[in-house]
Amino acid sequence: MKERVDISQIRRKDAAVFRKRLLHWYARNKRDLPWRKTKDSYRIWISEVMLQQTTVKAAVPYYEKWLKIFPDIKALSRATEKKVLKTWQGLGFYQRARSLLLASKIFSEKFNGQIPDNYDRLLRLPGFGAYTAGALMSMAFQKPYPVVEANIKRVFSRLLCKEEPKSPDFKESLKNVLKRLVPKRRPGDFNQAIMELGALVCRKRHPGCLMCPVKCFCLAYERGVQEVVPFSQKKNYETFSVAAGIIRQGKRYLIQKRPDGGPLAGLWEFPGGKRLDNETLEECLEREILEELGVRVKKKRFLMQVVHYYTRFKIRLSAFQVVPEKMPDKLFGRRWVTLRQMRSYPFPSGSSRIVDYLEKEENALKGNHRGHREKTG
DNA sequence: AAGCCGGGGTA
DNA sequence: TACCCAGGCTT
Repeated sequence: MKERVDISQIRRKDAAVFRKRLLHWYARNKRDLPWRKTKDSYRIWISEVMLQQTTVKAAVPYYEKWLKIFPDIKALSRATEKKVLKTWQGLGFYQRARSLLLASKIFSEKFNGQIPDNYDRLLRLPGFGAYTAGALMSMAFQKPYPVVEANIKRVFSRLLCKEEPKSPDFKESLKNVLKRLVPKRRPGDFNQAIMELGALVCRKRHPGCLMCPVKCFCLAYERGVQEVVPFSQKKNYETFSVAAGIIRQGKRYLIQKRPDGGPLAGLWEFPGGKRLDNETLEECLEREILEELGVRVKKKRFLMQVVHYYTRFKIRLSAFQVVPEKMPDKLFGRRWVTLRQMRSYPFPSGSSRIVDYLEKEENALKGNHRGHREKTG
C-alpha cells in the first residue's frame, strides 16, 4: 500500500501535486467576492482588516460602503475619526478602524501615498500583524509569504492531525511548513485557496472530505477523526444589567463619548452604567446619573429593554426616560444633540437600538400630530 | 501565554 | 444558546 505523504516533510514533487490540486479546485470553486475583483492594494488592505475575526458575509456590505466613502488612501487619510467610526459602526473591534486611519496618514506622509511593498515595514504599522502583512505581500504584491489564520489553522490541524491549533508553537511550525509550500507564482491565490477550502470544504463542523482536492494528504481523514480534530472548548457567559438614562431638553438628548483606552472607546452612548449586586435597576440608574452628571433623578419612566451579546458576556440594557431635579451644568465633553444629529454619531450596537426606539417614538408623535390637525382642520 | 477587543452568522 | 469568525495588541 502506498505510504501517505507527511505534509510537514513534504517533498518537492508532492508539494507540486498539492499546489496544483488546490489551485485547480480554487479556480473552479471560489466565491465571487468583491475584493477578488481588484488588484488595488488599498482595497485588498481594507478587505483584510475588515475580515479580521469577521465573517465574509458580515464584511461585504461594510466593504462596499467604506469604498464609496473612502475610495482611496488620500480620502481616508483626510477623514475625521468620527466619520471613520460611524462608517465602521456595527462591525466591531473598533481599534481596527482607528488603525486604518492612522496607517493611511502614515502612507500619505511617509510613503508617497502608497502601501509599502515590504513585510518588515508593514509589520511596524498600526493594525498590521503577521497575518495582514503576509496577506498584503502575497495578495497585493505577489510575493511568496505564508499566512496563518483560522481557516488555515483548521485545515492544517487536520492535514497534520494535530489537536492544538491555538498554541503559538503550532502557529510557528505551521508557518515553516507553509514557507515551503507557498509558490512564487500566484502566492496570493495559493493562500486564498487554503482559506477558501477551509470555508467551503474543510469546515469547522461537518467537513466535506469527499469533495476535498487534497484529502490524500490528510492524516485526520485517513484516521477518520476529521470531525473531532481540532478540539473545541466551551466558554461561559456572564450577564450584566445596565441602566441608561435618556435625558432630553426640547428636541435634544444628552449623550456622552466613551473614554479612550476602554471598551468601545470613542463611541457614544447615553449616561448610565452597570447594576451592582446590592441594588435594583432603578437604584442603579439614580446612582449612575448622580455619579456621572452630578444631579438627582426627579422622575423616571421605563422606555424599553434590549439584550445584547458580546463575545464573553451579555448585557441587558434598560433605557429610562429621566427628568433630573436640575439640568446638569458641567457637561465634561457630553453633548446635547437632536435625533437627526445623533445619526452621525457612532453608537455601540446595543445603544443604537435605543436610538432606533427614540426615532420610532418621535415619528409616531409627528404622525399623531398630523392626524390630529387633519381631523380638527 | 492569556486576556481583551464586538458584532453577526449559524445550527 | 453557545459556538465561531481572512487577528492585533497589551500585559
